[in-house]
Parts: sequence; structure tokens; C-alpha cells
Amino acid sequence: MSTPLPPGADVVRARFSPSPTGAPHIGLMRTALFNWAFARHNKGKLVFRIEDTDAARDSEESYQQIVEAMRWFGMDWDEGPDTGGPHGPYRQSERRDIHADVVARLVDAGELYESFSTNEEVDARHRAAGRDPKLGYDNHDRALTDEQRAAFRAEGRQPSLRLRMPDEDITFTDLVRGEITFRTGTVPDPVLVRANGNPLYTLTNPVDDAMMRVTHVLRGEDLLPSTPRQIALFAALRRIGVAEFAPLYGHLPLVRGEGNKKLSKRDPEFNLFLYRDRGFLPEGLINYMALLGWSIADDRDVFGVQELVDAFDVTKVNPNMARFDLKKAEAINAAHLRALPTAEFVERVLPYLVADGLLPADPDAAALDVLRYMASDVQERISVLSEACGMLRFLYTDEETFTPEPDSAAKALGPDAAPALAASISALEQLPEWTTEGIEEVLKAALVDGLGLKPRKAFAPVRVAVTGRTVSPPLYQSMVALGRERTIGRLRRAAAPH
RNA sequence: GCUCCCAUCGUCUAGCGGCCUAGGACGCCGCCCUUUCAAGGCGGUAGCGCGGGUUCGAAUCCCGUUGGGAGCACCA
Repeated sequence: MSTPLPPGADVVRARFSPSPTGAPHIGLMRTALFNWAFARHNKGKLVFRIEDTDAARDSEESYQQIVEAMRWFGMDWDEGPDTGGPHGPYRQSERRDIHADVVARLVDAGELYESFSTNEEVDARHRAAGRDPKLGYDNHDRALTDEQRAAFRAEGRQPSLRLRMPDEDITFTDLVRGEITFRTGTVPDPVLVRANGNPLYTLTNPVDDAMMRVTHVLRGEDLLPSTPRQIALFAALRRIGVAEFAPLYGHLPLVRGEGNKKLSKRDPEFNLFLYRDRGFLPEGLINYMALLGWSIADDRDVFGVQELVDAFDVTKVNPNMARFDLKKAEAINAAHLRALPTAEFVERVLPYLVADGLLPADPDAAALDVLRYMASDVQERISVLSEACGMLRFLYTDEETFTPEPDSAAKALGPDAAPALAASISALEQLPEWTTEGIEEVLKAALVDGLGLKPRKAFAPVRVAVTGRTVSPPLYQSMVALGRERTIGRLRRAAAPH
């Protein structure tokens, strides 16, 4: 209910600020989701800022994909690159002048100092002093005299600009982890501006958060170690009047793949669109992603997007790292699939049938009628929409090309299937009305009573002959949908496979 | 190596000192239902890493240890 705000802020402003490198993955979108849910729950704003200051790795394609992913999920934002807003521009690459101005003010105020040391020189100093060279920058240039600086410039060296870290512990209260303290002297003075004049993420990210009046920064735990220097920068920004307040931070647990595998933008296994293409519902995937570090109640884990927004509380996020479990993701998605009204299921599954080539982009009324007739039975048998293709293939395949799947045929269409197939054919041929009731009656009479077979044994060959698989929609409905001619034709061909 | 984070069933989690002989979900295994497969119903399997404290009492608090993770760039 009462989410704390930084002193001086009056409304929640969260942000999602990805850098457009590579394809969006589950971890990135989980971060987006928590920021979105947080903003919406608190009736605040979500700022979408794109951090595209690394020209070498950034791409417009990646940006478009992130936007596409957000839209697919239905996560909207209040301010952003295309949307605009009072604190724009929202593309970091268009904020060069703003950053340059802030840097100038920081320099004027003496918050930044010039640093000429090369990495090699820093290393050498550490070794000479018997320290571990991996300690990082040693703050050596803090004490440079004007003469020394002039001498470096005379050599043709250009300085980078570093922030002077305060000589005190830095403590802050993390929204998900509680109080965190970094000891004095453990965080080296960071470079904010390169020797060539380009500002770094270290500068731009906090500066933009300050100017966009971001109140809450929810991001991956990988950024936790960079928080102390950002807090130090915020202190400096407040002194020069650029920031009114520092945001509150919440570091979300990292998501890992199965087997503790690190999520990578390069690994296709974690590409968000893979899940969309396999037929995850956006609401199903949102539900599952929300479960990675958060829970809505102790006895429930299937919920809708609005329920998530109503209940979301970032301080209840579990700090443990979470692992992505495909089986559970599918189970959650299956629950959402089953909950869909059948008409909507039809609408949602149609594009997958088209993509698979089972149906033309513009299917005729007969094909749609068949789909509608089968929909609810298919709906409760699948976990992701693309599985509907396998379930319905037998209906949308013509008789010349139809063949039972080899595995299923091997299981159910052996030599001992012949009596059941033969009995089915003669029973069905004589059936006056082609209805599920009629089919059920004569098949049971012919196979179970007539041949004395166990239902399980009797129906398997019939099912595979007609639908091509051991797993299919209910048999009688499938036969009705297929029609008498095609059904009996398939049974005949299965009975005499030559 | 240094800094920081984390630690409950195989996995995701509930638990914030007594309601816990630890609850739910996925998975797995049985059974029921049943025309296959699902769905649904019922039942089962499996966990507080370890060692010290604090306390009448600890999964819950503290310390240590072990184990995982992240970060240590003039990338973001």
C-alpha cells in the first residue's frame, strides 16, 4: 500500500532503460515487467528510456524488438522515445548536449578531477607497493598538482574525468534486500567521462534518472556493485542542483536458465520470441515471469495480469536467484489456455495453424467450422498454441498425403490391429447417422462386445488410423469432423497398407 | 584475489520466534474417472547446507563456516 518515496518526490516514477543490444530475453522482460507492475500498482508513471550510447553494439533492430516485446506483453509506458514526455529526449544518444552541460557544471563545482593514469601505470603502482593489481584504480590522480597535469598534457595525454568517492561508508536501503553497506575505500573513483570526451554509462544513467525524476530504480542484481558510485554521483548532482533527490534502489534476483546456465542475449534458448512463436500466451508468460522472485499468495500461482498489478509489492520480492523452468512455465501457460473462452482460443490459435501451413492465411468457412468444432477439445490438451498443429493436422491434410506418424503407427498399427480395423469399417459403413453418439454405439458394440477387446486395446488402432497419432482430440468428434468417407478410407488404408 | 549479494523439497516459492511432526505449485509415482492422451479428483515422493550462540522455545535473530552468484573497463 504505502510504497516509500524519496524525500522530495511526490509520485512514483519507475523506469525501464535497456540498452538495445541483441534480442530481448526472459530476464530483461522480467525486469520490464516488475517495473511496469510497480508503476501501475502505485498509480505512477513508467519511463521508457533507451540507453543507446554504445554505437558499436547498439542496433535499431534490437530497439524495435524490445518495443515489440513490450507491446506483445501489453506493458505500456507513459514517456518514451516515440511517446515523448516532459523530460525528453528519451533516447540517450540524443542527450549528448545535456550530458555535456552537466559535466561542465560538475567540473566547475570541483566534483570531478582529471585523471591521466593508464591501466599499466596503475598496475605498476600496485605491484610496486605489493598490492594486488586487481584492486582497480588507486585514486592516484586525485593529488595531481597543476604542474603535473600540465606536464601530462605536454606529453599529448588527454585526461579522463573521475568522480571523487566520499571518504565514508556508503549505506543504502535496498527495496528487496534491506540495508547494504560498502566500506570506505572499497570503491575506486570511477571514470565518468572518457579522455575523448564521451560520457560513460556511469554518468549518463544516473544523470538521466535524476533529470527524469525517477523515484525507483528496479534492476538486475548485477548492477548492485555499481550502486555506491551512483549514490555518490547523486550526492554531487544534488549539490549542483541537477538532482532533487536520489532514487530508491531495488535489485532484482538474476534469472538463470535450466542447469544454472547464465542467460545470454546471444543464446537463442532465452530469446523471448522463441516463446511467443511456440505459442505462449503473453498473459501466461507474464504470470510465469512474475513467479520468478515473487508470489501472489501462499496457495496460488495462476493469476491474471490485473491481479498481478493489484497485488505487486517490490518489497516482497525474494532476493534469491531464480531458475527458469520450462515445464512449470508450460503448466502455467496451459492453465491460461484452458481458461480462455473457446471463441477467443480459436482466434489466438489460428495464426499458429497458418504459420504451420495447415491453413491458408484466409481460411474458408468450412475450415473454420471444423476448427470451431474441435477447439475446446484441443484447448484442454495442449500447453502452448503451436501444439494445436499436431492435434489438428489430420483434419487439414488431404487423403493423398495423409500418413500416420511412424511412432504412433508402430505402436498401434501392428498385425494384431487388423481385426479391430476390419470390424470398425463394417460397423461404420452400416451406420445410418454419422454422429458421435452413433459412432460410439456401433464401435463399442463391434469392438468391445463383438471382439471382446479391452477398450484401451480396441480403440488405439482406430485412433491412429484416423488421426495419425496416439494422442489426439476425442475420437468420435474427430471422426465426425473428418466425415464418413475420409474416415473409412483411412481405416481401409490402415487395414491394407499396400 | 578483493568487494557485495544470496542460502527452505530436483525447480519456483510460503514462512518474517511458538499456529511448522515446514504449506502450495511444477515435475515424478500410484489410484479414481475414462474411448487414447489430456483435463479433473484423491494420495504419495522429496527440503530448512553445516557449526556455534541468543531464547523457556529457532526454518525464522546473531556469529562463523561451507556452498552458489554478481561485480571489479576510458561496455552498458
